[in-house]
Amino acid sequence: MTARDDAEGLSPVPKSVVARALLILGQFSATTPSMTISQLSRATGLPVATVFRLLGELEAGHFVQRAGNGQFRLGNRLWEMGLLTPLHGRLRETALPFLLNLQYKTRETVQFAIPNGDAALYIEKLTHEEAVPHQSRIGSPMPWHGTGVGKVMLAFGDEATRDEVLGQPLAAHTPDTLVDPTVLRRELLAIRQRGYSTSAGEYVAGSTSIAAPVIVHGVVHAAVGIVNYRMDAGLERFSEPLLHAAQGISRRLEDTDGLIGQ
Amino acid sequence: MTARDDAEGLSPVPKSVVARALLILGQFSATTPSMTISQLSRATGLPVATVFRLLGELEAGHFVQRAGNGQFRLGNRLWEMGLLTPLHGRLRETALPFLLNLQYKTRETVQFAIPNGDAALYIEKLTHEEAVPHQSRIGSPMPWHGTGVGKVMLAFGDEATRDEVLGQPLAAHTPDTLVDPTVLRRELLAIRQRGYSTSAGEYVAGSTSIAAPVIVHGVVHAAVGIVNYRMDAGLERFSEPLLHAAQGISRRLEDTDGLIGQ
DNA sequence: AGCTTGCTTTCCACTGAGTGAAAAAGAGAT
DNA sequence: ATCTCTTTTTCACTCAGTGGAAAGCAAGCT
Repeated sequence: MTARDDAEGLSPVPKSVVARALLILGQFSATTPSMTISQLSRATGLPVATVFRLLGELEAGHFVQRAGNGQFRLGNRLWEMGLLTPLHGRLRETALPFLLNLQYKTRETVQFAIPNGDAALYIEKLTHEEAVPHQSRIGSPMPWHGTGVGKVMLAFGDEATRDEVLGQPLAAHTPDTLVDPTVLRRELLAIRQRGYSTSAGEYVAGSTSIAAPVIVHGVVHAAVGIVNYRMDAGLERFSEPLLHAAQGISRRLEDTDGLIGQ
Repeated sequence: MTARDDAEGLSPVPKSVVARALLILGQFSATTPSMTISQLSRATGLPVATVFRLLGELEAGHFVQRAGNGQFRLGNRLWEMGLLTPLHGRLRETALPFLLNLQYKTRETVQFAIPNGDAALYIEKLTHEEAVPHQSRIGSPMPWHGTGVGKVMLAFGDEATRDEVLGQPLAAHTPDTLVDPTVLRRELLAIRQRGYSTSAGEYVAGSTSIAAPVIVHGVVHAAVGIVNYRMDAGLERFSEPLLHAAQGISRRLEDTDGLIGQ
């Protein structure tokens, strides 16, 4: 009776070789960046021999690499390929100079995020201080409500997404998170009128932020935010350079147009 | 030394499914970021039906995505995974604050590169100016000799690499490239004594640079450089903050130690 | 309209690449 | 020394993956 399937009961071990290989790659995460063969075997539900063989092939292609001790980790080839991805390709590359300029003017932590399915995704974070509280990792998804960049993208985004998010129960990450749909809806309206969003301790206690949308041809493609961890109520004094940066990115994206990732 | 054995005539079409899938992914590049099924079929030598099927699986895993018109491009999943890679994980993340600080002080373009096999590889480039001559792309390899960061890593690197590079014929990218091994060797010695390298129009005509090494436990792990395209002979006035940044990164890497990628 | 060209997608009988249990070979622990 | 938990190799079986062929699409040309 080794029917120790996962919580759902459905054990979708893929039979396709490619899907299995991708499944193995998918096991690595920020919290577990390196794993042994048997760990991977257990995590995926695939036999050790199979994992062993597939890892060998992935290693040959530099998609994984051995990490000194018996562990494997994702290979540098993935990093190289990541640069050719729509996320990097245009958005980040176009935005970076503007973000730098903003960071230069404000000397605060500057964030850049995009709407990604059911969450806001941090693409870049610029901090000048060497000692940083690593609250938000690049590449990690954040809830729509609660973060400054999330709220502003929700506010300027399409009605369908807004309704969907507001229809679901809103998780309370701190006592100050806006969980009442009515209150949140009013907040979003205010943001749309003001042109930028603010938040104070709504996701991480003790952090304040302000964010503006990057709108290309009428649709939100990203958001620029400024954060700090001093509950600095005066962050709004940066609204002018913030909006300037966001609009600069918007204009530049419209100029260089072509097809935008997505 | 594995060079690109991707010649058109000799096509060692791999029989392993995984290798084929990785081969397909490998076709995408900075110059051809998106391709159609039949283009990929031709480039890889695989039958269209096979490419079609494999692309379907890769798409399901978000390793590729459709790009509006009938084209495919690399998927955002690759970008996410790239962040978990040793290249990003520690090096870039540790260096970024120092690079920002340097950029802030100098207001010039700041580069960050690592030694990668037979070339220097740009990991990051920070430019504050919105209009940038895109001379050096992040992720693209550059010759050891000729670039400031390359020379400084060569100068402080191990003797074996130095001898190997100096043993091969040195490509002349501009009239000012150092192609004579004796001259280059003397230059490297001078760099080692001075602690940083300078170059003027040795790779791209009209560009000047200055670079310092990031040395951890005696071995070169990266280099920080400042470049501009004004043939600004006075770039050396930034040597002090440059060395400061490079040493700051070194120290921080030694502190957080653990195993360094590679 | 038709004809042509070049692409994507579906179909399906065949078969060898991929499989995974089991055994062998290491690597620590106690 | 013997357990225990790893990684690696082996090998006979078989079903996942194959790819030629054909059907579907979409432009472009006459």
